Amino acid sequence: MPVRGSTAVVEVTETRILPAGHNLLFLREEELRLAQDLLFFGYRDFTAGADQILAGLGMGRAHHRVLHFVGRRPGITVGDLLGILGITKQSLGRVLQPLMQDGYVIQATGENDRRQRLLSLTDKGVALERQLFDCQRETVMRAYREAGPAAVDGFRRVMRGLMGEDARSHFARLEGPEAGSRR
Amino acid sequence: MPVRGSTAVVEVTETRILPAGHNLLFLREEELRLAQDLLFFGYRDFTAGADQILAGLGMGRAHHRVLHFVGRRPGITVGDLLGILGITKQSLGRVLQPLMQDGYVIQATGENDRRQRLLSLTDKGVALERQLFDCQRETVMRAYREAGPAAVDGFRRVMRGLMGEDARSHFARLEGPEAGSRR
DNA sequence: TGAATGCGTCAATAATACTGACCAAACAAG
DNA sequence: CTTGTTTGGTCAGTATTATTGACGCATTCA
Repeated sequence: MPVRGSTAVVEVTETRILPAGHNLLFLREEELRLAQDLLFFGYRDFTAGADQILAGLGMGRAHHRVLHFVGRRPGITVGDLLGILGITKQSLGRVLQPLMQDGYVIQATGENDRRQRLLSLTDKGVALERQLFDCQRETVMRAYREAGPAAVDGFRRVMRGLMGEDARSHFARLEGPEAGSRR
Repeated sequence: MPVRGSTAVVEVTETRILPAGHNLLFLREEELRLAQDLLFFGYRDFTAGADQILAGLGMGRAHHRVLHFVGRRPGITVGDLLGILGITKQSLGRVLQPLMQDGYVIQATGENDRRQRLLSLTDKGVALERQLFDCQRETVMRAYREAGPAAVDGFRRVMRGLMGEDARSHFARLEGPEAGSRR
């Protein structure tokens, strides 16, 4: 299975039966183990810097995620945020309430539907999110620079492919222009 | 603000001052936010399937990581495993001990240094690790297939670039041929 | 022999998540 | 207007993963 490297001996018959491009169906064991290692180490170090800053403020990764996604879609409803994060109302409450009490996030009653609570970052929240953002930018910037533009494109394709249906639709709404972030 | 696509007007001066390839130094904000989203959603869904199986066995992601890295380097010492996982002895003990009691992992006293405990998977451990492995293979296989071989290479480069020094050396030792994984 | 190393364990704590239940405000439809 | 649903908040209890600090034991090494 000629995916990489040189030792492409096994399962040649399978490769012949299937149309070109489907040889990746028989993803070799070592290649997946490589992917597992990459994702474990890479993700951990991607978040490491921000985690340290957060720890100093008595917060954790969950707080960062809220700051990130609220900053990404100002005026997002609590329900939409729950959908993106994929956690329960109670779990969100545990991080959202301190964030509001400490003045990082504010609520506004929805205009169309006054049941809704539209979440936004305060100036203080924007500042903290930016600090965390800058920290991660260093890491990602270095990786992008070392890997090159073509690799960046490939990285994006693969990461997107790892997502399930739900995540893809959330993702599309975040990246898409219709998101309402810039009206 | 030229974030993506065609309108690349701003910051041309910067790009000219620096050698080619360094324009990525000025990683635009939207590009990093995209990377943050990709890593969050992608990593979560990558682990989702295995997490479900583990939950049925009363285990968590930490148990999977032990099974993975012990399977990757049979005979690994407790200290080396701690270094790879980047956790404390106590945290490891909390997951390693159940894994041994339930017969997934066994210890052997080191031959050179009898203080060391060399960890290996039992047949039962190998079977469970494989089940989790197969589950993740589905996810990664699909992503690789959708993205194509070139993208896979780029993905690997970027993920490796996200790692810090420590992770890179652990990673190199895992992927390297000297690892002793096949003896 | 004494110091350092490798490993295990006790105790206390924190962060993130879960389930189940219940309540209030607001909307929507009869 | 009453009923039913949706949106959001909250209380109580629990589980997993992680932390720090301390102590003990066996082994190795100088």
